[in-house]
Amino acid sequence: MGLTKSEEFTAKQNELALICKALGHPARIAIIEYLLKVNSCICGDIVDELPLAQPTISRHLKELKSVGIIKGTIEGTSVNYCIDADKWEVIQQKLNNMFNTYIKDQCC
Amino acid sequence: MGLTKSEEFTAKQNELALICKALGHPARIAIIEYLLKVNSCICGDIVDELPLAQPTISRHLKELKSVGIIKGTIEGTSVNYCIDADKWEVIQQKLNNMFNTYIKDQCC
DNA sequence: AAAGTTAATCGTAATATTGCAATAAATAAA
DNA sequence: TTTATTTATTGCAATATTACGATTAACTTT
Repeated sequence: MGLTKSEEFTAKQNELALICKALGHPARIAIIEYLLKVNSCICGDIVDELPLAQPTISRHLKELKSVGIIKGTIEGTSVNYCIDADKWEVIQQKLNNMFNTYIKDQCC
Repeated sequence: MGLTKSEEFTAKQNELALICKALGHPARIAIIEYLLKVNSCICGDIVDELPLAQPTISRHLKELKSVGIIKGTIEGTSVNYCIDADKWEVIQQKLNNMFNTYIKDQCC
């Protein structure tokens, strides 16, 4: 099928999964790492930085934007992409929420 | 193509992406949440717990296992699945490593 | 040994994702 | 207005993912 049965899971489960999915590609990790490094950026820079064609990068940026991790503001002919500070914090909290739930040494 | 150009990215980028990808499905988030809740588990329980068929869950378990997040030990006819404590910690560190790199209010 | 239980694998169908060339859109510069 | 420049979108083609029924594999129990 290839079709995820999202409706069978909770909104929270779906949201976390979508965030992780967005992070689930090396190009998108590379984009984020680059944005973290330069802390503000123009798309063209990313195209020069990554070993992928411009349309492909544009797609990856769109995907990151769709879950809110990054945001882009138009600046003349170019677009200023950067991490969304608020969302970034929320995501980290959500992840740590899950990771901190684990109680070690209960079994195996 | 549908084929990720993994070879163009660093091992670390690929590894983090694979981990996130494994977490990038609501069923797999649900499985992990269930394992966190019961802190030790038999596969059959998960099949009862989730709204998916047994082969589908088996596949999701396999995927989580392939990146090391969970491990399964055979116990008679059933398999005891649980979170891999060491890997769990490593993953959390890797993620926090990335998230803590962000310096707020540098731009936009 | 035969029957039951549990989980993995196979086969198949449908949808999603990745990637790029070509093109379009939007602004800036000449 | 024409020409660049920059990013988005479209249109493929190829591979990946998701899901499930049917089957298999590996034990247990009878």
